[in-house]
Amino acid sequence: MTKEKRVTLDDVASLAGVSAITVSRALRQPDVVSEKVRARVESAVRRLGYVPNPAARQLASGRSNVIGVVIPSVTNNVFADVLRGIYDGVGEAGYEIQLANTRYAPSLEENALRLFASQKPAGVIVTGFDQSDASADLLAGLACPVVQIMDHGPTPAQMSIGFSHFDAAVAATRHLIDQGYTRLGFLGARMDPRTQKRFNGFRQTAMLAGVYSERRVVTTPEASSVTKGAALLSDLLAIAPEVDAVFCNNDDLALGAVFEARRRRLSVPGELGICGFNDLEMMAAAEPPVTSVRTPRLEMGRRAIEAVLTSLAAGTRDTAAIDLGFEIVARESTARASTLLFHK
Amino acid sequence: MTKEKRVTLDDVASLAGVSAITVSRALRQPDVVSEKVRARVESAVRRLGYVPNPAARQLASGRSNVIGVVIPSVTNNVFADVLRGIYDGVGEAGYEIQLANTRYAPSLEENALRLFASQKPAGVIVTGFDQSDASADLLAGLACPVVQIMDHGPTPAQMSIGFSHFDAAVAATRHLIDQGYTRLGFLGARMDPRTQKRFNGFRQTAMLAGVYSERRVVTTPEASSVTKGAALLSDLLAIAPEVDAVFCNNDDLALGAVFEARRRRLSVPGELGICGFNDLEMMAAAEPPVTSVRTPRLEMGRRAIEAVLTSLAAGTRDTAAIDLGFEIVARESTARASTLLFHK
DNA sequence: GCTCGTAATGATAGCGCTATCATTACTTGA
DNA sequence: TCAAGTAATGATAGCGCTATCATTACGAGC
Repeated sequence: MTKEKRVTLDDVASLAGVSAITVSRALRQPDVVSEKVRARVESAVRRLGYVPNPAARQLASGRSNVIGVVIPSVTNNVFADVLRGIYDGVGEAGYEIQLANTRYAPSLEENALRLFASQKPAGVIVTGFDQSDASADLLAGLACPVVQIMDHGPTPAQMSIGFSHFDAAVAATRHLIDQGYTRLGFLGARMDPRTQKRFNGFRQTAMLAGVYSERRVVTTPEASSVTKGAALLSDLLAIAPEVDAVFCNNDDLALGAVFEARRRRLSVPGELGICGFNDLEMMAAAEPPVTSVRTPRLEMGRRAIEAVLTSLAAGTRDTAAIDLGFEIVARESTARASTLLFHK
Repeated sequence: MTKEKRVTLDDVASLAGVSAITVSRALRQPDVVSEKVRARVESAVRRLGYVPNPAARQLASGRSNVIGVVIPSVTNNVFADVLRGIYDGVGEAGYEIQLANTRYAPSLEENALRLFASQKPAGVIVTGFDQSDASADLLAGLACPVVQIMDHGPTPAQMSIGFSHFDAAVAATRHLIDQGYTRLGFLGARMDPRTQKRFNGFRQTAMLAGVYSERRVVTTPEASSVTKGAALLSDLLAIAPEVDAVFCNNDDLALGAVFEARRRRLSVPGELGICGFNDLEMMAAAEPPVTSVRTPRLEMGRRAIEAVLTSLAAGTRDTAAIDLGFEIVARESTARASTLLFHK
């Protein structure tokens, strides 16, 4: 239980034979102090094991080293990957990630943004484009870099890094149609804004191809899960037994559908095609392997934090909407067409 | 873009007609100021929309409102549930959760604890008992409440909330033996300290029952995944085709094993029993439903943060090791005995 | 009546940094 | 030769709170 006094800037300063403010500068803006002084300061810092006090720094400068991250869920694999990208990307840059969990509730999102705003954060990363008016105002009022992730659109608050959920659903639906499925169904859970966009892409594409029926759309406002996927497929089959393929909101549901089909001895892809969304690791390993839409989750996280750090280093506030795209990963679960794909 | 000055304690004080320090007290220790003053202060706070500045508070008091949470992975479902418990439990208590991701590396754990220590955290929650000497010293030197989670043992640094991985593995192995399996195998990934304890429980129990063979233990230092579960089962079957049941390190591996068995037309539970660990949501929904060991993940998170908050409120530092136990959830994947269990 | 204890409030002095404005030592051009 | 610029460093004054030590008012006890 070391009871020594905390090492402060002054301690470093007197050891290095300079003033405290010079040490401060040597640490924060190394190019404005002379080579010689910088070396002396650095050696003194090492000798004493000096660690800056973030509270004092924040109080004096009016800025904090906190990068706020607003996500709707911490238990969702999708956000877990994004988070990993963020933590990987921030590395030892001296910033702290502060997580706020909105549980898909706009009011909690507002609370979180208000809290962040009061802390004068170094940066903010927020999920999606569909903020409430109050949240949008809070975002617009932030003086720091702001990155919206997980979605793509024409009017980001500052920067956005994501992909088009609508386009991804269109591509997935086309894939099902190309495989010869003609009575498409949709399984959806939660139905948050991005899920809704996927549904819209599905509906438009299926309608244009004449393979859409509203009877074959089964959704629930509850959270997504594998169990829910099985239940939704059961519901769908009860209502519309003619369905020959389902586009699932996400991979959890798709996996549940695969299990339910197996229980009912429905052959996949022969009698029922199943397509998921996100391409979680397990989809390739499933039996049969499940077609999904690969989304750049890790990269969104990494690029988002990079964008914040770059903007912070440059002192500029860019406006840019970056589309990282997606990829249809066709696997056996939808391989009805002659071009049957085999995956180990 | 409101450019108003930040509302400070002094603003509140002059509106309430008291001194700043009294406002500070009214906010932090309401019972030492008079009823009348407290009411005036509270109304002034509301009128002005005052939000305390955490940096100033921390600098002046030498304490922060940060509760540090050290976990080995953010992409693991197991920790996602624990995190959710923590975030749920901390609620609006005015503390901030700071996450540190060690990626199972002791050196990163030390770094994280050192960083936390320098911030004089309000509390620390750390995963497991198996810290390096340096990390253990850092933990011992902390003046704040410390909770170790995810494991159970006789000598917590302060408090611990978890369960015995050894005992859980013993129970799971007994279950397999009770079902009549006689050539048990083990699939393991990562092999971190808690995984190792599970293996030890498995080995001891299987040895005592005479159903153990080292040939039937297949592990990898790499991270766990469904794909890896399928690969490990393939390896095991190549080396020891006589295996009739596998105890898997965790549910990802178990699910991969189920898929691989299906690919090989091996009947589960008839030809191969499969038991997972953690009882993730998907295990019950799988086909066949998979036996697993239910672990109190959400509750560990919730109880850990509760313990920190309680200790903080009481100003005491208890020592206690709380065992939340576990539960064997027997499902079809190991139902070889006559008492076949059906689960919807 | 006077000391003493107790409850409520206030004055003062930092916490450890950084923003801002000097100051110093040199260089440079007319 | 000297005003004027430039680069490097320093002195000072807070940032917004809280710890600590007064101070005040008032009733209890001898």
